[in-house]
Amino acid sequence: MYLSKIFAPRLRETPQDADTLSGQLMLRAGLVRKSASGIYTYLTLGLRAKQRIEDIVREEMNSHGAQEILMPLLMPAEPWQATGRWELYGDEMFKLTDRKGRPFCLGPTHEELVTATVGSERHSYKELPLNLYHITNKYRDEIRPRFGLIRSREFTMKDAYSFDRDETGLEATYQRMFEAYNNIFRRVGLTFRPIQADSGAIGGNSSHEFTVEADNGECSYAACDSCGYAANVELSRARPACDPDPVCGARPLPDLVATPGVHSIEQVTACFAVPPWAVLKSLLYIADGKPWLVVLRGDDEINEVKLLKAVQARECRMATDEEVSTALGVHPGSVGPVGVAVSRIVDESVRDDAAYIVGSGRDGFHTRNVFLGRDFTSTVTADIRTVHAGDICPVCGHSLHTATGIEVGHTFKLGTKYSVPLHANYVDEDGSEKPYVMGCYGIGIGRTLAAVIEQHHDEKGIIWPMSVAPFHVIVIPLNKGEDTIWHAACSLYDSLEEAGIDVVLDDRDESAGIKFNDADLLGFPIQVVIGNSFLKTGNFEVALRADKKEKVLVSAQAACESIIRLIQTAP
RNA sequence: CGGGGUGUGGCGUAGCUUGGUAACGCGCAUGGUUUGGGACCAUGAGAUCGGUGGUUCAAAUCCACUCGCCCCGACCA
Repeated sequence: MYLSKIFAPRLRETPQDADTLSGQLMLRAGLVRKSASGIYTYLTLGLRAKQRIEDIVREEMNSHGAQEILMPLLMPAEPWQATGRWELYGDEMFKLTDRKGRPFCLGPTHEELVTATVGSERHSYKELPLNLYHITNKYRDEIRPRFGLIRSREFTMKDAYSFDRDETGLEATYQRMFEAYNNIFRRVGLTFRPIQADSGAIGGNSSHEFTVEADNGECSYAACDSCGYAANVELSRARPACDPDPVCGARPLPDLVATPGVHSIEQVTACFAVPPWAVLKSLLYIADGKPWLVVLRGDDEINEVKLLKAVQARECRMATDEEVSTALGVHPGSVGPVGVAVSRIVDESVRDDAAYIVGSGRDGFHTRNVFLGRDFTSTVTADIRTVHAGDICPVCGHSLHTATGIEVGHTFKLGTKYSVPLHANYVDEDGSEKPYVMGCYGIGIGRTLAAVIEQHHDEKGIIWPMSVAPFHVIVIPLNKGEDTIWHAACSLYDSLEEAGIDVVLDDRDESAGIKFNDADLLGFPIQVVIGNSFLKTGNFEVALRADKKEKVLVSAQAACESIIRLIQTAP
């Protein structure tokens, strides 16, 4: 294509309301335009890059046992009501009614619809496994869309759903998908990490997130460089690195100490000159309306996802100051676990052989030499802390680091969570009907595109990996007015086109600086410059966007062939 | 939903405090000179200042309401 004809309006200045590098570059390079908060139009170049990713996804899905279908975006409420997610999704779901008043939604995902569709037939076990996917838009009315295409309200997703006879079959299908995902993200040029994840609202009992390390990612995880263990912080079961010394022999009795004005953990550690892990913090939580006293080490923070799981509740919040006073008779800064009437949930890192300092339950006092088991007991003991950097890897014992990433893919084992309520059964060997054992596998296409740009850019602009580049090569004639140069450029452009190469010709009558800067901004992997030196030597300059120093001079005759070779041998 | 911002030619902004009928840069159009890292000259088109209502002789400017967008938080793949 001729550059002057491509609808890719560039922005010279960095758009102010773009909050990520990828978002800024997509706007600046004319890949996308925003039409509303969290809703984007893909322009020519953005669409082409998106389609490259989709093509790679299709190839890998197809070759790993999945088949493509296409489900509607607009779907009736019934299956959603059957699984309870019509209410569960709440305001995040775009809901609407048709002219007869029948409720519909714009699909935020498609578990219900596939399950209902597959379940409406009675398949034999002989036909399993079945793995269906589609690539289509999803709609979620996010509370706060942000980070460009990374968190938007309309987004393109590849979602696959597998139907197996049993857990063994699901495990095999899951492994195939896991392999496909690794191939996909490798081929689009991402460095990524599959991590163990919480399965969130989708449900199920085992899952992995594929994350791309990025500063503005929204997914926090803990990873071990030594053994490769990696898990979402919501889930990670690492242990703290430091522990209080166990008390051997006689245990000192609790000792009430006046601590006027001392409330925070920081103040307590300063007042007693002890490390924070020798102090316990006690927080009153309300989980599904029931109060729980949460007991953690002073240096830990609660992880509400773990808490919900541990007390089997759907929602929780911290109690207000008033609720604390009513339930425990003290102000929040002096709450302690000893002698309280409410249930206690104690983090498993709290030892029963160490002396802790705790709030005394009386304003202005703390108690030291408090032992778990002797002075207070736990109603529930569970892992409810948030993992920090430096914690001990639960697999190999080395130190963990934490990072944030963009979640580009997610795989779940769903089990029968959807097949049972939707009565999606197959006929087994013995003639009985059994629910499908399902899996679900998503890839955010737009997010993946954004992640590619996050990982492949420099101060000048995008540096497309060959596999995702909207065009592979840009031919840049400098001084278009010079006929020899212009004709040579056109002739190279024509032969590349004929060879099936996606090539752009910068046909604009612009100065060299503008052409170079635009070529860098748009990020096509190969740049061919035809300038005054061509008049003298008959050579084109072929350079890689990724590494301008690797500039090679190629004769006009050999250029086409060597460019094709460069494209074919690209990583 | 709470807190904080913001809205002025296509884009980025100034003007608002102290009301007097819209300015600058980029881009765009035409002609000319240019052409190896964001050239120059000349000419020109383009905004009833987010919307509605109010105050006033007079509103981009003051007041009220409203809508959009952005940031922080809660929430979430």
